[in-house]
Amino acid sequence: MEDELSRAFAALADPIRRDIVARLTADDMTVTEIASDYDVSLQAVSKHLRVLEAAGLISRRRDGQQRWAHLEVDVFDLLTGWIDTYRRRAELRHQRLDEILRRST
Amino acid sequence: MEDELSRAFAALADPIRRDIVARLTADDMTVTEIASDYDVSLQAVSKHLRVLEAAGLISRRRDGQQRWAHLEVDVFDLLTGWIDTYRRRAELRHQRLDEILRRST
DNA sequence: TTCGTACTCAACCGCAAGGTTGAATAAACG
DNA sequence: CGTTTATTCAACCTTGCGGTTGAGTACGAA
Repeated sequence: MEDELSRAFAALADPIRRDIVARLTADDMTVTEIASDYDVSLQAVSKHLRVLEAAGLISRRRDGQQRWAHLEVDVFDLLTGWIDTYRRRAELRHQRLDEILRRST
Repeated sequence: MEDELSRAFAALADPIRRDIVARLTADDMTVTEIASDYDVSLQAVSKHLRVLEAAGLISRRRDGQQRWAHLEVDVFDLLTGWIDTYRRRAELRHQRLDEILRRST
């Protein structure tokens, strides 16, 4: 788990972190706001946010006492980019297979 | 890590497993074939394949002594489905924000 | 039936992940 | 200033992951 792709996939493997990401699509939120939604400690949520930040999925801005989390959608492109590359490759292979089968009959 | 989505994200968080998936887009492969590509034991690769299977990313077929791994692309849709849902939601929010800003000037 | 090949099972190890609690820092407020 | 509020840091615990080695299973070939 070194590269950005691994960090992004790993970050989204946790249900709480996925849910945080989902909520951040509606609005930027503070740590306390986010933590109130879950049955874990504030510190645990703080850790989750650090993981999301390290994965590039969120950015953070300090405003007085509060730290606002903001969703960064660019990493989504990284993920779908990887997935689509190999999905396309798999589909191409099937198309070629189908063609061979069609020609051989 | 209980649901399919978590298992799929977690499965792809590992570079070796991502590489296995990538290679399986070209052709079905046996455990030994796959293992020859990496600097880990056959047993380690066997474990990786079990993880990929549990995530629904591959299926396996026994043929004599060999077990062939076959890529199952449907899980890709599950992942891109999740990602696109929230990307779209984030983009909608920004559009609304832009509109409000435009109207208020 | 014996032997080699392909693979899995089982036990173990080191380490990181996700959780906790308690203390520290930092800003707002009286 | 002292106190409350927001957040992080630090130490710790337990669990799971990715790796290993060694033994077991299952099939093919001789």
